[in-house]
Amino acid sequence: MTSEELAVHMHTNPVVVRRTMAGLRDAGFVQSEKGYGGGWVIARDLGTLTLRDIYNALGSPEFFALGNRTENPACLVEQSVNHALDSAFHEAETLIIERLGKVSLADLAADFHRRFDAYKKEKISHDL
Amino acid sequence: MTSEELAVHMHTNPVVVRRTMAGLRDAGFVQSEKGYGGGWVIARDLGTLTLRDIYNALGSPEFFALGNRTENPACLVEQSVNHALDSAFHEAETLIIERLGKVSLADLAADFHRRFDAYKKEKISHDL
DNA sequence: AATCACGTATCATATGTTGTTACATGAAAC
DNA sequence: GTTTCATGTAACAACATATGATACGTGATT
Repeated sequence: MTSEELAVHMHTNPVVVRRTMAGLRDAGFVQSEKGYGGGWVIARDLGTLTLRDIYNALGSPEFFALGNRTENPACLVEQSVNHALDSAFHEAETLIIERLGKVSLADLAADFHRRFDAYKKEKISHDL
Repeated sequence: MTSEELAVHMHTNPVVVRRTMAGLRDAGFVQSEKGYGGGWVIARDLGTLTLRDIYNALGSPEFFALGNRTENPACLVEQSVNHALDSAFHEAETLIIERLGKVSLADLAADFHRRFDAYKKEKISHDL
């Protein structure tokens, strides 16, 4: 698919698609071709590619909106709060990342197709 | 203390302090007095007041920067991803909130004083 | 050559948070 | 009573981040 096609499906813009896909390309998960007939193709087996891989390829962004703002604050109060909550945030993050590692793109594809079949069925019965 | 004094300690601005403190006041954790000699006083026992109470009083803001953006998306792909990760995010959030409930302000105060004593000690030995 | 599509720098827009100003309300001091 | 002090809150400004858009370069196909 081209960035343009992907952008339409995601209701966004080809450049935004390319920005994100760049991470996946650098990780070798997809390949891109320039020129006529170019675009993006998947380059890895979906059964062994997990959301954790995607997450890492996209730069492992912060999960938490709250939490330790400063790593080594001079403020002693801030130090106390950080110390009290550090392990909790760490455990929560580990939990999520491990879960990401258990979801393969093949899993998602299968679930999507179930939903899509159900959608088609419902649509047909609605049209009758 | 006055909002002005608190603002200096937190390197921010009195109005910002009042905005945040308003949540704690509405929850009855602090009281404020106007006029000469006014300001903020703690109105609850620090031993039974936890970070979870504070978190709720402040409006239970979102913990996660990532995660389900849309609650019931029309997009089937988005539905699949949400379904695969919903429980993980839920468990992670529960873990953190439970941990917040185990940290009382008295705990934080005790930890702070330990740090403060250590700081004073170090400072004195440095000055000798 | 002309067209197509990615790669990427640069700028514009939108959004949310934080900081600031302004003014009203109420309380103590003189 | 009026002056000073401090909160309460609305309204506006400043800032940061994310997203969208434009422009132009590179390489590939027709």
